[in-house]
Amino acid sequence: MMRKTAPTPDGTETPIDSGLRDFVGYNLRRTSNAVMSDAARVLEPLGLRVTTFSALTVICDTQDVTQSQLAAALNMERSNTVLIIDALEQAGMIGRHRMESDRRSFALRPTLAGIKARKDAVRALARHEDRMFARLSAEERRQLIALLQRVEIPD
Amino acid sequence: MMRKTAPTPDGTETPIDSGLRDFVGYNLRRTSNAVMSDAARVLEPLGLRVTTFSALTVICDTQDVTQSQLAAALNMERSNTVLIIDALEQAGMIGRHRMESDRRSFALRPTLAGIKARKDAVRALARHEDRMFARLSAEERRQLIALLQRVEIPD
DNA sequence: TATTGTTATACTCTATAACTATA
DNA sequence: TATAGTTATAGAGTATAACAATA
Repeated sequence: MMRKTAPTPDGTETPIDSGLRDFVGYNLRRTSNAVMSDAARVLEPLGLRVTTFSALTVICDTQDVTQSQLAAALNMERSNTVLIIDALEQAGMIGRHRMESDRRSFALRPTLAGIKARKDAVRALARHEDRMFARLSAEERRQLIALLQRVEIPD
Repeated sequence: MMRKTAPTPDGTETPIDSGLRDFVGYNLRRTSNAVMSDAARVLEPLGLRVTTFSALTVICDTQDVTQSQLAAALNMERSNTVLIIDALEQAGMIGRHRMESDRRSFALRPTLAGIKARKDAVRALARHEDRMFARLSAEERRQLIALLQRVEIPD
């Protein structure tokens, strides 16, 4: 027996987590976890995780981006980009290239394999999102994105 | 210099993560991470984390809920509830009580301290959400919750 | 002095497999 | 056999502090 609802005085059933359902954050976390775990499953056969896919996308779209810029764009610590970049480099998807102008920085550039992996991943994720958000219309998905983007994200 | 936009041929600036912005999942994760990290900060002085707060809430609202029921309701593995329940018990917020009807299960019950901690946490989180979602109207917050709840969550 | 990339480390969340005691 | 709780463990994400090379 796996009770997910609890009886109430008037006989209706209330979800067992009703005390949490009114928090935006609870719904956000619950949905995000489910979507991320499915995304990870879909990316795995392509040799990517959610974090490496995000980094690869930025590297493909931004000529010679540096690790610090990447960290800032993806809202992560610089130190945590290192292993992600390592993984992409070891998978042969990107290369680190010392910048002449500032020899502290690496210019990150995708390889042909990286560009192809990115394209495949985008296709796989499009199908994944069509599945996960099947109950939302295209307009509702745009609306959801717009609402999410209006939430304050501190530096 | 922390470039977050890249120049385009027509001179406008594009966000460096524009290749990701159209994925619902990317926005979901980004926003969820920001909100969760602020929630954790707010709960910390109360001796709670996001996971222990969620569990405490369910335990306060559902008489004699068991750990398996809790796991099912919160979409987590049974094994991962153990440390969460341990933390709440060691903080004196809940108690484990052997059920007479089925001596394999524990009935989880809040203590007075637990009920108070829950109340304090709800107040702190309400302020936290007012801050995080300040740019959304009450109607928009409800809309966001409704959209999130319509996303498929597999078992 | 400040910044870029790096290493080391630690904490949290999540997932799996195997065990125990009860049913 | 099956279920409830537990233990051990591992992977992933995230955060902080300190360091070398370069500016």
